[in-house]
Amino acid sequence: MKKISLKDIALKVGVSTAAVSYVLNNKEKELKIGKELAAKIREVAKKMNYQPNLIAKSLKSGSTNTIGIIFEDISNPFFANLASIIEKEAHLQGYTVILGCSYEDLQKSETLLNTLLTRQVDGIIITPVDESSAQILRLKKMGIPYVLVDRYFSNVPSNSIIINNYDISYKAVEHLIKKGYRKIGMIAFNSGFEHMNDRIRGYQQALKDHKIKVSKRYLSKINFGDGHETIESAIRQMLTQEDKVDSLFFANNIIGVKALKVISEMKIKVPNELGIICFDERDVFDYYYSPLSYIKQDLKQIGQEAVRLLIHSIKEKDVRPSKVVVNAELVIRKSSAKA
Amino acid sequence: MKKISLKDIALKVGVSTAAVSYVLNNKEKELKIGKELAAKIREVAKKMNYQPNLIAKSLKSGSTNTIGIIFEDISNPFFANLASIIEKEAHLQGYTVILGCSYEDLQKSETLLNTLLTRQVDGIIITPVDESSAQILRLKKMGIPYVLVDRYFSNVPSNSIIINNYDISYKAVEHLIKKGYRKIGMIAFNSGFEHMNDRIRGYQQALKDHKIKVSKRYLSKINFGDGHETIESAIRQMLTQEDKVDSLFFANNIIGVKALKVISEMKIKVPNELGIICFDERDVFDYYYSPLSYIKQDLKQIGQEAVRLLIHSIKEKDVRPSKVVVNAELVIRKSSAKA
DNA sequence: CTGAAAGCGCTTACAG
DNA sequence: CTGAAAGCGCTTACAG
Repeated sequence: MKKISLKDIALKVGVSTAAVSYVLNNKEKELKIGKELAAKIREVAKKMNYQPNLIAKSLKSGSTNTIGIIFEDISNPFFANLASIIEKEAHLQGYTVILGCSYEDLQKSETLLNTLLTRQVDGIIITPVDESSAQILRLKKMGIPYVLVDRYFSNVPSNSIIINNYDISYKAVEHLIKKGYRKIGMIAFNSGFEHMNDRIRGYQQALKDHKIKVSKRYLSKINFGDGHETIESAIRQMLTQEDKVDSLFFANNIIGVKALKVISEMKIKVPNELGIICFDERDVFDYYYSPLSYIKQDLKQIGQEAVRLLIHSIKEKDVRPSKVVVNAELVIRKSSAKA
Repeated sequence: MKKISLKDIALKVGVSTAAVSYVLNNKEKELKIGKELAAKIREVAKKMNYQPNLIAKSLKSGSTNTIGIIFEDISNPFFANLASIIEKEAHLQGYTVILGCSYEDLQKSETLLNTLLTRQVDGIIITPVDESSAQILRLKKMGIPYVLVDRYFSNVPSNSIIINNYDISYKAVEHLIKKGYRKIGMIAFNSGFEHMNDRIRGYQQALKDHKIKVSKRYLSKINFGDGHETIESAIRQMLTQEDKVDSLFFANNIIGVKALKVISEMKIKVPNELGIICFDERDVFDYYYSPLSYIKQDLKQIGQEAVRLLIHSIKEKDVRPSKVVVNAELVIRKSSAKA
């Protein structure tokens, strides 16, 4: 019942805990111990079913081989998939993962960060909350290795994995234009997030470059905290207003899924009455009668790069921020194929 | 840069680390320290931006306030949602969550378990891998608090949260029968999982009780490790065999989603050519042209009960296994509504 | 009433 | 070559 420690083994064998530690852990130092003694120690350790206490090891070594993940919400498939990839990669590299969700709440994010820090994680992978650049700056000042994913703050140069938000949005909207859509609306989140604004800029520039007037009424910004009804009525508004849109570009999967519901309820025909392109993937997009064109992020690459970059900073104590751009891809299907 | 410890504060103020510890942590013992001295200590701690080292605290106290989660795969929405709920509840109760995925691999599960144990987690919430009862038995023998979720082993009585698998499956199949379906097939995973077999038994008993012959050809068992193609061809087989089924009951969401794809490709009309009921929820089910009838598990209740039960065992050192049954609910929609 | 001292389970520089 | 001793950052029973 009681856990076995080095001391227990040492007592049993009649050597110092140091000797046991040498044999069990340190290949170099093991040579110091006689061959048969080492064998004896190993045998007793096995028989007593010794399991090292990593907490003690961590206290001594100063590193925990643990990384923290702070995501917005693990129940969002985007983050769930990313977490799965990160967990897998981290384990391969010998790291354990602590999970926390910020739910887009500044206070919760702060609390989580403090929890991770007091738990001495070696590094953090985080999708920072809106307006949380001060928290990230603090990490930076403390010299804690961290990697931003999905979002970034250009005024706090950081290790970060981001996608080509501007370019791919431009490309998506240009695709709609080429397909003959002219009244192209966009639904996005209302935030200070730069990645979100990059997406909006891409949308607007594509319109401009094709001599299409950029109308404020065609850009709807939803608040993160808004309930389903509010979001749905905002979407409904876009679809019913005077001179209504003939196509929509959704800035992420959450918006897309909600919008799809409204569109179905309104019995709007996709793609002829309404063209659609959505940022990110969702199973739903495949099963919709008019499979959605979408912007595919390579989550595997994002997750793996995040882990690699983080572990690099941890091991090399490299604090120079490194920025990795992963190219997203436009996947064209039926929802943007106007007849 | 260097982390501030109690010692640093003690040196600065000119007291013992004990005094600092008393003031900062222990309400009772703080009374031992003079009021103005306590204030001074608090002030210095604040100024130096002291953050306690939970690793040291854990080593001393023997508890880490950490719980481990081992799920099959966090990218499965069922587990992602459950993880989100558990994470939220655990944080509310002051616990941090370590996440690991077993990917239904016995060896990986063993490794994860060892990792969690060496990291001294206070308890574990686990959806055990098929044939892993020995691993669970080991936890039990070690006296580690744990709670099984989704799955269980009746030969290893354990804290567990399970649903009424047999009853709800019976009810689902009975519903199909009442709707006029007679050739009711089931697609399940091939495993030793008792919860899976409970679902199968419920299916079979419902047929028997309604004088419908239980045919082996109507029960297809898929292997977990099978690739997409294999699974899809197994499903296709069910739908094309001689005297083919007029309805299908899917034993979980993974099977359901894959099957739905095949059914769409084959252009089989739901619900008239084929009735469907699926275990578990999936966004996709709502967006299908014929929204799926499904068996809804109350994940919030399951997750919260799991955390509560676990923390109860941890705090009360209560090793008597406690079994919580959460009732799942049959949600009837269009996919089982034969004209 | 007060705080020095011991100890949680490890590792390793260093004294012998 | 060998292993005792110090120390990681805490907490608290206990000696004064």
